[in-house]
Formats: sequence, structure tokens, C-alpha cells
Amino acid sequence: MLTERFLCNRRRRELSKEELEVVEGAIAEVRTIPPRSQVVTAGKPIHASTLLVEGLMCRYMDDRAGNRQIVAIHIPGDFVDLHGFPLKHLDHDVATITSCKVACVPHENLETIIGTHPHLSRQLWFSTLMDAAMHREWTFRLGRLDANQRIAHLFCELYCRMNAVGLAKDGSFSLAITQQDVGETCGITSVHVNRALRNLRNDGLVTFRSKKVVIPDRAKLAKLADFEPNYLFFDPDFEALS
Amino acid sequence: MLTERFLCNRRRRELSKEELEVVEGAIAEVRTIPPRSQVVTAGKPIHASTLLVEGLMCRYMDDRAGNRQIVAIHIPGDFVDLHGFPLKHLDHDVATITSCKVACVPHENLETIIGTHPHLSRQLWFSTLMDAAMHREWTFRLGRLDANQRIAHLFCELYCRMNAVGLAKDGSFSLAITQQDVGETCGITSVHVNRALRNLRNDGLVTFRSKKVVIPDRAKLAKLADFEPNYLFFDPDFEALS
DNA sequence: CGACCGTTTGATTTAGCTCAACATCTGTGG
DNA sequence: CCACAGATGTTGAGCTAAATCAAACGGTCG
Repeated sequence: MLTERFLCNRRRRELSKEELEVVEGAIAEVRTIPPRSQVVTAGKPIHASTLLVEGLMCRYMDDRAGNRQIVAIHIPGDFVDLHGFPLKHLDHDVATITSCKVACVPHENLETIIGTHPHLSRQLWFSTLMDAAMHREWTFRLGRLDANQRIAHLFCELYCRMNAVGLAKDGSFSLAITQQDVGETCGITSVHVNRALRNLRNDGLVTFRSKKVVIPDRAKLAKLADFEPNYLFFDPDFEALS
Repeated sequence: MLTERFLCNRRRRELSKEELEVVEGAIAEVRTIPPRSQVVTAGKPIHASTLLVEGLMCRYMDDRAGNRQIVAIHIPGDFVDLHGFPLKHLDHDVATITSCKVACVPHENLETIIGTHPHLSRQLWFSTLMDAAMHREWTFRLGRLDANQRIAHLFCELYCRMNAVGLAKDGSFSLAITQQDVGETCGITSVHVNRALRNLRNDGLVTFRSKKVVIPDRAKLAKLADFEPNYLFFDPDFEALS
């Protein structure tokens, strides 16, 4: 089921099976998109939103010199550009990182849902607010943490989110991004990412090698990164999930 | 009228007079809050949202060492914590900067609006998405700009937003915050804010003195700051407003 | 008038950037 | 299966923006 990960993504008890089927039914098309390809361009009108089923996507903005700042990383189960539905166009670009399987939900179908399923539409609103909460945390990350901490914080967040959709366990998950991507996310150069990763590795906090993140001691990493997962609004017992 | 600035705040044509009166009618109480006082605490349940009528407020998160990162600055007309309505509690703290006049809208009243005014409730959703768009831009600011540019970018954004609610014109507006606040917003120390402000002043780009921002040449400042106001989703002709 | 908060300036240190070289990995075609 | 090319990762040396520490200055309000 395409929406399976969307279900367990957040606050799992909040969506009924029937509502999930409504979302599933709103999907018009399932596509596979090659890695590193732009999907949405800032400013251009959009008429469908993208539910990510498999792979990694990101949202980003470039400065005038062409340097990229990634403002969101999306994992399976995320509604990548749901906010484009009320906004009609986006203020940023969207691209795939890896090869991706996506489900396209036309805005006219969302329109119908809004009219007929008040609770579900509330959940869609909620979903966009979760993104905003992550944006805030990213602001905190960039404003207050040093390079080591930023990377640690990013890995902590991704671990929690991956874990919530069944893609991480025992302190380890697969993450097919480059050190350059990490740099563009954390506002540091790829050279310095490399050095920071070495620090973290030498301190036994986290390794990131061959597209795999391993966190031997999550509590220790979270402490270094000043990471408090409350902003992800998971179930209170999310900690219990390993 | 308390909601006057909320109306003209964004995409002014999107709210009808009748809808505005519905919002106005949902206000339960108008309060004046002293400067520098905390209004909402992260994690605590909230039962009303705050429409800022006069003054400046901010949303922030502290790291373990107590250093503050401001993640949003709110001006009159902003719905400060509307996202707290679907979320039920916030992931950050909210405080006043100056003395503030606020209108409190109980969530039960919002609940009623959602049920009875679909277009208006869409506009409320839209309003929270505008906040998210600003969060993204702040991520960009912190990730890609140096100290001078960050401050310039912040002033550009605030000018546009202040202008949209009639609180800025001819390149100048009143801004009752300290250099410390600017630092906590831009992720730099207050000492360095001071030096960066001197740079900007010496270059004739912007002055910030006695709680007043003066921008002699907005285009020049915007260029330095890589500032593109599209993310604010104002009317296409917002540039025309002086 | 003095106390306090915010601003300004100087001296020193440091985290991260830049530039440059080299190593390793991955996918591709011969 | 190997050779190669391009992308990604690693390391070093030197430089720069910003932090830190410290002190003095200037409004403003009891």
C-alpha cells in the first residue's frame, strides 16, 4: 500500500483505516523519478502534490552565486509539497536525491477531500505544520550549533523519522546522500563535513560510511547535539521503538 | 478594528469583509502584556491562539546552555501561534519583545469557524504556511549568508512585512528590539552584530539607531542580502507599495 | 545622581573556509 | 574481467570571519 508509511509516519493513531483509503484513492499516478532531478521549480504553478513512497528527496533554495541551501530532506511517507496545495506555487525548488518512487495526488482530489472529510483535512494541515516544526528546529541547528553538533543533530532527526516509518532500527539506517549534501543541509562546506565526521567517528558517536549511518549510543549523540525530539510530535512512547 | 492588520497582512484580496468579521467575532479577550514576558511555554497544552494587534513578539528555543535562538519575529497582524490550534501544544516558547496588545482566540471558536467557513479555514491554513515559508527563508539566511547579509536580509523581510500592514514606508520603520535580539535571530553574537551594523552603516546600506531602521536604497540592500521577497506571497504589485 | 542596560571599541583566539593535491569508490564500455 | 573516467571522500596549509574576553561609554529611569 502506497500510503502505508504516510500512516505510521506521525502520530499513528490519528488516521483511521478508512481515511487512509481515501488518501490512497486520491492518488492519480505512481512514478519513478531518476536521482538528482528537479521535480518542482519555485514560482511555477503546481497542480498536484507528491507523496514520497521510496527514496530521498529534498527542498532547497540557491543563492545568487548558485550555492545551494537544503531546507528540508524528505523520506518515505512524507508529503513533500502538500503545502503547495493551498499556496498554489512554491517558494523553493524540489528535487530527488536518490531514485524515487512517488505517488501524485492532484489538487482537485485534495479539494474533494477537504470538502468531504473534515478530520482528514485537519490531519493534512497537521502534516504541513510538522514540516514547519522541523524548519524551526533547522533554524535552531544552524543558528546555535557548531559543525559537529549540526551533523549529529541532523542524524538524530533522521534516525527518529526513519525509525517511525520502519526504516531505521538498532541505531542504524541507510542514508544515500553525499557529504556535499550534508554540507548543503548544515550550512558548512563539504571539506569541513568530512573533518567533522572524522571527529564524530573518533569520539565513537556516529559513523557515516558507504551510505549508512550507525549510531552506537543514541543518548550520547543526542546530548552532544542538544537534540530534543519533542518537535517531531511522535507518540509519547516513540522512545520505546528501537 | 482588531483584525485590521490581519486583513491587509497577506494577499489582501483573499479575505472578505464578512469573513473578517467572523474572525473579529471569535476574539474572546484583548490583553496588554508587558515587554519581555513569556506567553507560551513549549510542551504545555494551549487552548487559545494569539492575534498580535500592537507590539512585537517572538518565538524562540533555548539550547542547553541557555543561549536563545529566535525562530520567528511577529509584527501586528500576525497570528502568532495559530499552528498551536491543530498541534495542541507548541515545540517552542513564545514571548513579547515590547509591550503588546493581543487578541485571544479560543480554540473552540476556531473549531466552530473550521466547521462553518471552509474558505476562511483555508485562509487560516494558508497563514500557517506563510510562517513555514518564512522559516525556510530563515534557514537559508543562517545557512548561506554572512553576518552583514543576515542582518540586511532580516531588515529587508521586516520592511516588507511592516510595509504590508502599514507600519513602514519610504524605506523606514520603527523596530524596538536590541542588538542582542538581532544576534539571537541571526545566529551571531551581539558584539558582532554591532560591528556588522557599522559596516552596513558605513556602506550607506542601512542604519539601525534609536529603535529605528532606515534603508536609503532598498534595491541595494536587497541585492547585498540576496533577498527575494517572493516567499512572502504578497500581491504581485507589492513592490509598488512604497 | 547613581545604577543599569545597551552599545561601542580593542585585542586575541578559534572554527570554519579556501585552495590544492591526492585517494578511493562506482559505474561503464571494451 | 579489466581499464578508465568522473564523482566522492580525505588530508594539509594558510587565511578569514566571527567568537571571546575585557573595558569603557552613553542613554534612561528610579
